[in-house]
Amino acid sequence: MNDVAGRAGVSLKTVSRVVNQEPSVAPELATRVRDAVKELGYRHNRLASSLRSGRSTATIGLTIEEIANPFYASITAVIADYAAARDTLLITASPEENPNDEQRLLRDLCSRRVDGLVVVPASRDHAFLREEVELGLPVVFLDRPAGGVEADTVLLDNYGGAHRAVSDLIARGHRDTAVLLDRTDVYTMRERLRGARQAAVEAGLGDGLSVRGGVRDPATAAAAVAELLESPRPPTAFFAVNNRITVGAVHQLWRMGNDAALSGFDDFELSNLMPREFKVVAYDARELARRAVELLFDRIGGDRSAPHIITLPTRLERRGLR
Amino acid sequence: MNDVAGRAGVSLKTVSRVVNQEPSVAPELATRVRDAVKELGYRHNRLASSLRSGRSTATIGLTIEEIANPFYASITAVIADYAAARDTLLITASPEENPNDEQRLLRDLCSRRVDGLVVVPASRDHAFLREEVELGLPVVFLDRPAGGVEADTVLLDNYGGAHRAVSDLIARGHRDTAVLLDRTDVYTMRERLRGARQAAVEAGLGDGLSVRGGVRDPATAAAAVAELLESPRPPTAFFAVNNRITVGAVHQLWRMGNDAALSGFDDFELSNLMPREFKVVAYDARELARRAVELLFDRIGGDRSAPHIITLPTRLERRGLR
DNA sequence: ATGAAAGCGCTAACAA
DNA sequence: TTGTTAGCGCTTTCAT
Repeated sequence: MNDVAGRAGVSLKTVSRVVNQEPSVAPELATRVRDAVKELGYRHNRLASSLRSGRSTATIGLTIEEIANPFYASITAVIADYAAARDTLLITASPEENPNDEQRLLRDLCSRRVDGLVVVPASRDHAFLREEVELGLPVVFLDRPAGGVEADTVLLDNYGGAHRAVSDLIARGHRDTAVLLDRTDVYTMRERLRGARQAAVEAGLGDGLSVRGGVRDPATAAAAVAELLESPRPPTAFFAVNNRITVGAVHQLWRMGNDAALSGFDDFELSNLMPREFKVVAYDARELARRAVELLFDRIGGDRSAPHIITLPTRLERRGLR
Repeated sequence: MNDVAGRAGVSLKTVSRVVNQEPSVAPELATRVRDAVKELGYRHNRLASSLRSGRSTATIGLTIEEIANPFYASITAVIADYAAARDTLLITASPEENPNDEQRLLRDLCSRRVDGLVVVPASRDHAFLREEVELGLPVVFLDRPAGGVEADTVLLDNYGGAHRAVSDLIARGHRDTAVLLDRTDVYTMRERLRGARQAAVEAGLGDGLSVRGGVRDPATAAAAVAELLESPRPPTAFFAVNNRITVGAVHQLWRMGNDAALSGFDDFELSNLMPREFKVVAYDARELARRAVELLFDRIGGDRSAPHIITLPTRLERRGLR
């Protein structure tokens, strides 16, 4: 800026004014400055600018799992769009379910002075964020609750969705339902299992619900379905706790020509083109993200009300070709 | 930092040393400093740090279309992972095919002093980036070529993939093929159309290839297929230029019980569970991103060799339930 | 091993 | 309307 000022024969402050498009600069000076900027290849430095001005960095941070997963990808897209509409850039980072990485990433984002954070918790302890939150950093937790901090949180009704899906299977006459479960160290999965169990217990069929754990992907889901169906007392219905498992189960049931009932948590693209009927616990993932990012920008805008805990509803819907 | 120094009874510089984990600090002083940091709630400011030190910001930028699209989502995931492994954060932004927004976003990223950029071009003119590139900013273009700048570029063999798909249809005896086309203002779509046309011309069937434009999504694709099949001289084969179109065509052909041949550019998740056979032009989207981000970090690491233009191959593969 | 002074690039506050 | 001065939070350089 100094060099530009020298070349244009003005003071450094005038260069600053021109660069920041402040109105009160004589057109002639402004032109000289702009010429000097071009000639010298001057590049404005926003980092220095926001350091001195104390104004916001116009940046928000997002920590999220598996960006390639369509659920998280659509969340990221909504947040990015919302931020862009407010001239704010989005820094995304994925701790990959690792609590240490999560803490490191969040600290890093704080040290870069983001205006706010959307966090899909990878751990159960976010006490290290409490001070930041108390110092006024807007933080919204998404999809999973935080541990050890009070802050805005937007969740799905995992419990209710699973409860409804299993109740529906029972109402359709199924007395033996197998739950196909991934990991239990993730909040959403625990809630879904809890909802399924409670539905069975309420129907007096606590023993009619078997749980098959360690179902990580479509292939293990297919294998689990095959094995269960070949057991002495095969289930007549399946409840899959996520869409990867649902896909594997659909495929295997179709291959075996088996007409067991199937319901699964999460809808997915092309679910209506799957080769057999099933049901899904559907919800609006984009709405989930929208609510979170709206809360965040409300906070950034100065909202100091008590933390909101929002739980979004789910719907049980038919899918597959009929 | 000043306050911390005062409280710990040391100089500001010693605080800096402790915060940056420099070894040459007496353990006792270091402890006093760390205590003061805690008591005062001191937060290190990386922006100020990189401003003064002139060291890198440990940030890269990515401009990309539609993060919710699985193709772009997997690219984003690969780049994020690669960056994370180098302690670098990723700023993502989506110009949404708008050249003005693209320019604004890229300028913004530059003003934040990112270490490098991965750009999926939204426009055909990137001359405004040339100066930055010449000044040494590492930039890699992904999926589409840049206009007006020489820089590393990683592309798919769009032409070859389409050529092969249509040649295959012709070899299977089809004399009337309809190309289902989206927009022609995007490079990849133009290349795919060019490849399809050339394949027909080479087979002496230039007239046998009809092009149906304006096919934006699965619904319009389905409508186009239905309309074409009901025309006086219906095509016996379809070539879809992207996977959204392929999905709509599969669905409509299945609904009509029509056995026309179908090939489409892009593979997609669950393509093997679609209710009829078709073929896809498949490729490794993750490899595409990997090559791009490797080039970028090579440049960031100091590589000054001439720009690389990489074109990745495609494969023609069968999909759908048989 | 520790500290004092200067300054990264910029803007706020004030003065002319 | 334009310029001067101070200083954002930090690290460099150099001295002790």
